[in-house]
Amino acid sequence: MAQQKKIRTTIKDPDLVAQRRAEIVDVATHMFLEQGFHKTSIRDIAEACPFNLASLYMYVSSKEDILFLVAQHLMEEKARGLAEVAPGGDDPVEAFKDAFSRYCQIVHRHRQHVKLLYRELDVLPKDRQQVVLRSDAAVTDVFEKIILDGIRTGVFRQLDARLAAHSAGFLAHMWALKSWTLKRFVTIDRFIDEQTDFLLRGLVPEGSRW
Amino acid sequence: MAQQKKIRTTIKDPDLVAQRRAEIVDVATHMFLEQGFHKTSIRDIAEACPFNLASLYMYVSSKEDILFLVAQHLMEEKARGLAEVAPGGDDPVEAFKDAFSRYCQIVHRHRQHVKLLYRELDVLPKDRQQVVLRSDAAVTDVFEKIILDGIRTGVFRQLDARLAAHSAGFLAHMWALKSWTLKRFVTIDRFIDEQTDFLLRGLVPEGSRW
Amino acid sequence: MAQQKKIRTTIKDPDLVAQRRAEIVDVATHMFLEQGFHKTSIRDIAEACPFNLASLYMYVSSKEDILFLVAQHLMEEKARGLAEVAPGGDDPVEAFKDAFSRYCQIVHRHRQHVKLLYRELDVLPKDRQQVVLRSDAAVTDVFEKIILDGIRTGVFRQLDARLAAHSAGFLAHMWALKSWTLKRFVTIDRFIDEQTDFLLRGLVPEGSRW
Amino acid sequence: MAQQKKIRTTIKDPDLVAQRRAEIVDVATHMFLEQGFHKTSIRDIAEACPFNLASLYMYVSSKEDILFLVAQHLMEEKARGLAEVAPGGDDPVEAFKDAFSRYCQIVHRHRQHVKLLYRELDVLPKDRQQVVLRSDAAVTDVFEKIILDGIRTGVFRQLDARLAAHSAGFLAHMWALKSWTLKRFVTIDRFIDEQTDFLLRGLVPEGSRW
DNA sequence: CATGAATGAGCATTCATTCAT
DNA sequence: GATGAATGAATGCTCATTCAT
Repeated sequence: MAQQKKIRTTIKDPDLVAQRRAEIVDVATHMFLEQGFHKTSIRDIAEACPFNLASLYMYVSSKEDILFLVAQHLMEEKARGLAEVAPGGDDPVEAFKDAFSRYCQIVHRHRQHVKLLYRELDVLPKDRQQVVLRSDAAVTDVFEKIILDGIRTGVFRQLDARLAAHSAGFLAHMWALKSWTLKRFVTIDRFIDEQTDFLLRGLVPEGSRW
Repeated sequence: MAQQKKIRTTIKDPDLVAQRRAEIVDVATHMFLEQGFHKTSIRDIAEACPFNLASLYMYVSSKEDILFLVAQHLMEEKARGLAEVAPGGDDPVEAFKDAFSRYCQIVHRHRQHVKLLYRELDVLPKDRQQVVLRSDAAVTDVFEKIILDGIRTGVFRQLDARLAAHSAGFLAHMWALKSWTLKRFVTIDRFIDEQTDFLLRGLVPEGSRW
Repeated sequence: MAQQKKIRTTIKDPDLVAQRRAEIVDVATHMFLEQGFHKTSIRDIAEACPFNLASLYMYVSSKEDILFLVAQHLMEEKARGLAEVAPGGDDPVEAFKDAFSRYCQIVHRHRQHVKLLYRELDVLPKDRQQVVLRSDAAVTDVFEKIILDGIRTGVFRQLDARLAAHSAGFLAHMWALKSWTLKRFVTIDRFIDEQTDFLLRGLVPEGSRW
Repeated sequence: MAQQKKIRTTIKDPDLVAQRRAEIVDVATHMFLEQGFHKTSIRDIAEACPFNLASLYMYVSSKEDILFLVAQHLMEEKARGLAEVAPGGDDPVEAFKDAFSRYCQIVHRHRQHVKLLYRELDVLPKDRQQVVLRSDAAVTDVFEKIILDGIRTGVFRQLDARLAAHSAGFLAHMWALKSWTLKRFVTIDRFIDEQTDFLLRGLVPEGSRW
């Protein structure tokens, strides 16, 4: 998308750029996850790539660029995943269930990326942080819209939709940030079921059933 | 507690050690938060302290020690804060309300420390990570006990108490990790009220009121 | 030889490596001799080289490596010098004279290296010390073989060939270790003549002439 | 002796000075031998002493002073040992035998000190090196006198007495510098016997017997 | 006379980045 | 477009030495 443009390159062939950057992202993600951004030297990354350190600098212009590239990759995956969500039929309960579980699945599939970004986001300059955060906000917006819809139709109770949306998104992230301990007693599927149930009970008015 | 002993010192006066370390923790916390652990040099920290770089090394024996000192500080504050929680009267609902809101307050007061530890925990060696994580687990345990109590007395519905306890703890952390955006539309007090309400709705059986 | 391999390099051109290392050895030898290994900082060495401190680290991976490089240089020179010694004709007396004087010449030419290694060998880790010491033992072995040969043929008297060989080697080293005082009253040539004479008198049976 | 004066102290009581310095020398010698002068920190030394680091500086004024103190200790021991040597009767052969074997015994007893000084002498400033070297020269002088005596009386052949004296002294040192390998195949007693024999054969005219 | 605390100067090493070829 | 070599600027840490009490 637009962001891709933001990273400067001296290379003319855009396909080559895309290919090389994909290699870089792949290698970097693994290394950043294993040892963290700072302990990973740009030399380490280059050595694991099929090209040279100086060549690497032809496709990125700084180490920080690489982290942003990784972030972009995650954002694209998320966007793709959420786009597939049916824009939510007319039933807010079903729409919420669907969006939440789908988002949990995405988080699960990319739990390492998610964790990485929580840890290293601050390394990016403010404007790039914004890009990532906005992408995150997009998800919250999806939840918020569904909740507002539910409130309007009386299926959900009167509550702070924005806060509830944030809570939902954050609880999905919990699987990424705490999976090391959670997976000792729940599977991802049970996690999704339990949390969906829990969240919906918080959303509906007392006495109602969904 | 016992951990304090773990950090070596060449200084004999324990009061002086405590005082200097408090200064170090204070300075370091701010710098780590602003620029992250790795971008903060030990020189930077020393320059913001009323003593010399070499002197700093009389109170800590490595940069990593400083991070652990910050972690210890948070753990102690948390422990102190939670100890004050009445061991939960016989009413699980009140006990939960009390524990959760109190924990949120602690998180709020130390939101920067909390955020810092989420970001930089991996810098610590495995055994020190364990110490921090165990301290975190202690909080979850408090929640779990209350929930189990509620389930036993029929005030709460049958659910995975462990997962619910983790969710509660994690939602409290949300205030620390997302406060930059949350505080734009909720105060800490409303946050606590809303989340308490939300969580309790998830805990009680349908149709019940608390 | 094989040892050369032991020192890691990021540089691919082996000729360049050899050339730069030669420069390093040259500079380092002088500085180590003047101020000792420990008082010589790696910065000092780099400043006397036609390249940068960071560049230096592309050819060596530690300060200790430099000392080992110096040691290797001496070992190679010694090996080259001794290889030229005719494997000793059938006359043990001539063979000894030849080997001893040739070795003295080598020691003389590299007296600074020899002295340096006596002083700083302990800096090297045990395994590298072994390499150097074994190289030294090779010389002693040459002397021992000649002496044993002499004893067998009756040209030399019955004596502890091993000890005598050590004495010969050590007396050659004397020129390196004590040259500051010896050269005030003997030249290297007279030193060799006198010591050869002295040693041979100790080797032959009483009454014999060589 | 006079040198003792050379090391400044702020302490008035000379006995205390002597006692403390003896402790320092004792501790330092062991540490210098085990890890070398440079790897031994003055803090290490102080910690092994029954007094404080700052106190240590009341008896010595620099780390180098300590090394000189160790050197002085060895010089005194040597002087004491050699003084006991009968000033050599009228028989040069016996005198030489006696002096050489006695010196070897001293070297043997203090082989570690001897080795230490060979390694670390350069650390001392030139004038202090001179003091140590002169003390060494004193031994050579003893040998030289005996040899000159032998030449004059015709017991020894015409040779460079100074060089021979140096060789004798140096061969004694060999036991200290190479004992790690020598002791694998000779005892100190056999070493002395063999070397005495060897040296005397070099000293006497051909055909003579002693 | 003793000592606890402090510090200035330095040291080996690393790393993101650039440039000549 | 690719790459080998080079480097400026830091960084974490140590240590001999001093001084106030």
